[in-house]
Amino acid sequence: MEHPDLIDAMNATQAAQRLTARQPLVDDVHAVLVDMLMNHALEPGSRLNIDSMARNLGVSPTPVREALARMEAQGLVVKEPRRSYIVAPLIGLEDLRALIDFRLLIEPAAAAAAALNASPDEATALQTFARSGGSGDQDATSNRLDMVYDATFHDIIAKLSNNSWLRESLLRARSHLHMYRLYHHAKQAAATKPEHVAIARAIAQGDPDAAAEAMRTHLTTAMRRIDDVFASGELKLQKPR
Amino acid sequence: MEHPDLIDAMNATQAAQRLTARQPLVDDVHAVLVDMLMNHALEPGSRLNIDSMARNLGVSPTPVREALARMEAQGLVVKEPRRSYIVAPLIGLEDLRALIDFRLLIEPAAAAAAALNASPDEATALQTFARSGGSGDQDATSNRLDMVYDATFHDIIAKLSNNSWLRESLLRARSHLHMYRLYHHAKQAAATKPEHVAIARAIAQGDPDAAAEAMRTHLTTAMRRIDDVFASGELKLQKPR
DNA sequence: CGATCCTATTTCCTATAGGAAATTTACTAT
DNA sequence: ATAGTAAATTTCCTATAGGAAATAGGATCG
Repeated sequence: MEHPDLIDAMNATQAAQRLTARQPLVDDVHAVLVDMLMNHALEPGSRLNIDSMARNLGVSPTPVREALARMEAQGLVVKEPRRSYIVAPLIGLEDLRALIDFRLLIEPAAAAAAALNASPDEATALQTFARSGGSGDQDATSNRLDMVYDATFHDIIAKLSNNSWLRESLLRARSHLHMYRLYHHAKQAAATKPEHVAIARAIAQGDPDAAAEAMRTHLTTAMRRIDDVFASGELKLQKPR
Repeated sequence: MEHPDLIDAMNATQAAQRLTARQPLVDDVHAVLVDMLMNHALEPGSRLNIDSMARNLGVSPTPVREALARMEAQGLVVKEPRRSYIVAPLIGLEDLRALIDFRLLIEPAAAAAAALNASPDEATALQTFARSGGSGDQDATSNRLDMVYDATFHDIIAKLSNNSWLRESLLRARSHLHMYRLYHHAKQAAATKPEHVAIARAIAQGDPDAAAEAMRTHLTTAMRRIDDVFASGELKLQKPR
C-alpha cells in the first residue's frame, strides 16, 4: 500500500538506517525532481502532472506537491493556479545576453573572493576538478556530462566566495541549462576547459584580480562563441511560446 | 490566438474576476504567514505547530504545510525533519554584510543601466516617487510604509535596468523583509530619502556613473548605519545555535 | 470548413484518516 | 529526591477521498 520499492531499499540498508534517521519522503522527492529538472529530464515549459509524477515515483501526490512548492520558491517551476505547475521555461538569445551581463556582474567578484578565501586544499581540489572534465565529445551523454561539469565548476567558485546570496542567485539562474540548450553542438566544453583551468590557477595563486579577469574573459568569450554560432545560421532562434 | 483587444477587455474585468475566481488557499496562507513572520507574530526560533496553525487559520494542515515548504526555500523557516519547522532566526551581522556585498555588485550597475534606459516619463516618475515616501516616523505603521517605500524604489530601478535576471535576483533576496524583521521595533533612522532622491536625480540626468556612485553610497552608508546599531548593542548577534 | 456550446473525463486542490515518530507524563527503583 | 524508563498523548508525515475547476471530445449551427 505504501512505496514498496523504498521499503525494500530500507530493508537492504537496515543497518545504515539505525545510524541515520530516515529523512522525510518530501526531501527525497524534492531531490529527485531537482535532479531531473537540472538534467533536462523534465522539459522546460512543459506542464507537470502531479498524479502521474506521484505514480512514477511510487508515492502519493501530497509529498510531490510539497516538493513542487519548494521548487516554486526556488524559481525552478512556475505555478499556474488551478493548472498545476510548469517547468520554468528556457530563454532566447536576447535573454541569454542579459543573463551573461548579469553573470558578469557577479561571477568575477565571486572568483576574486574565492581567490582570497580558498584554503590550499580547496584550491587544489578546484584545479583538479577543472582539469577533470570537458571531454568535448559530441554524443549526447558526453554533452550532458560536459554541462554538469560546467555547472559544477561555477558552483564551486560561488561556494568558495562564502556569500550564500551570490551562490543562490546563480543556482537559480540555471545558466548551464540555457547555454547548452541553445548551443550544444558547438564545442563549448572543449573550448571552456582551458579557460576553467586558468581561472582555477589564478584562484590557487590567491590572486583576486587575475581570477576576476579570467572569469570575465571566460564569460565574454562564451557569449561571443554563441553569437558566432547564431550568426553562422547553424541554430535557429526558438520562439518561447 | 491572443487578440490585443480581447486582452484589454480581460484586463478591464480583472477586478470582477478577482471577486469570483478565488486564488488557491495555499497562496493566502502563505501571505498570512509571511506577514506574521515579518511582524514577529511568529517569534524567531520558535517551533511551529502545524495543526494549531491550521485550526487558527480555519484551514486544513495540507495548505499550511505547502506554504511552509515554500517559506523554507525562501529561508524564512527552517525544517527540522520529523519535528516540523522553526521560524528562521533574524539575519545576523555576517549574513547582512554578505547581502549588502551582493547588492553592491548588482544595484550600482542597475542604476547605471536605468540612467541609460529610462524614458523621460519614467525618470520623472521615479523622482516623484523618491520624494514621496520615507516619513521616518517611529510608529509601527509608518515603519512598515517606509519599508515598502524602500523596497519599491529599489525595484523600480531594477525594472528600469531592463535586465530581468538582475531584477529577479534582487526580489528573491528579499532584503527589505530581512531588514524589516531586524528593525521591527522601529529604530531605523530613515535618512534614506535624500539618498534616494540623489539616485533618482542622477538617473533622470542620464548620468550612469553618477547613478552608480549614488547607489554605492546609499548601500555603504546603509551598511554603516547597521554596523552602528549592532555596535551600540541594541541588536544582539544571532548565535548560530 | 470553422466556430460555439455542451458533455464527459481528467486533474487539481483541500480535507480527512491513520501509522509512526516525538514529546510529555507517570512511575519505579536506587 | 533523582535518574531512568515505560506508557500515554501529542504531532508530524503520507495516503486517500471527494468537490471543483479545467481540458478534451463531440455535436450543432453558421
